[in-house]
Amino acid sequence: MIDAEASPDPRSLLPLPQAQFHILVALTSGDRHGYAIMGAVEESSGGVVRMGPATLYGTLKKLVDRHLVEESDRRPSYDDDERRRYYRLTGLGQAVCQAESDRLSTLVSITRSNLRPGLA
Amino acid sequence: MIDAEASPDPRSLLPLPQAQFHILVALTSGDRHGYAIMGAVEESSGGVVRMGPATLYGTLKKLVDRHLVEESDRRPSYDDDERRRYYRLTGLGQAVCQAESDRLSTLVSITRSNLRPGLA
DNA sequence: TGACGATCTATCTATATGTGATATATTGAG
DNA sequence: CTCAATATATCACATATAGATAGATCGTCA
Repeated sequence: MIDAEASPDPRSLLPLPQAQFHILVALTSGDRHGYAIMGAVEESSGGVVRMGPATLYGTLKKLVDRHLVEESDRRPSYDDDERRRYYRLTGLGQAVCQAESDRLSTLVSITRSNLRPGLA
Repeated sequence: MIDAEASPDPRSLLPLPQAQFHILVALTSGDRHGYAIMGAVEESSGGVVRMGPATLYGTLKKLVDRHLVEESDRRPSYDDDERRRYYRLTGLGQAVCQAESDRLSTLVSITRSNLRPGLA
């Protein structure tokens, strides 16, 4: 145990606000900078979810405060842009994202079995 | 076309606030009264989501305003309680619940394939 | 009967979360 | 060099959620 502060149980941080979950999901595919997260969220939702800068940067700050995300010093060797700030999931962030995903999966299953009785 | 007011595209009502989605899901298994919805939400989440009366009745009112849920005049023939007010999903409510479920299902899939690379 | 906890609906106030508009600066394409 | 796109950031407002509380009815049990 090097870290004095123990990680809380991921499930105790649930349910996750929507914007927080969207950002975590966007970061599961690799480190991204803020502006890229906006695009990823919109794309992965087929345009249904459109996160503006206020939600993005405000929520990102909360995620960093809660140690679910941290700023990365690693930068791509090419195609870089000085202004960009990259973020990555922490271990806790991955665990929470997974836990929230499992929780939602249950709701999806309930809906499926109830609204589509034919397709168990 | 009996109804003068056309149903909006379900996807235009997305993303749904969490509390609204939870209530819709709880109603997919049949008509329920408010207090029963509270219990159903807590149970289906394994105790993770605990919806108090303020969120429940406030959100229920919004759902009725938005025609996703309507009050039901049907009452059980036995084991009834005068105080209870029963609610049911409208057609639109079912469609919206299904659409939100599909949307979340996409996020669950993305998380699964990124955080569990072995299990496609 | 009448006392009492559980059930049931409801709202007040406070906090948390989400969003459009705006600001400021840099980059890249033409 | 100009202008749209990129990129980060915050303000002010709107919406969503939550704890506390209230009041009424129900079931049970002494």
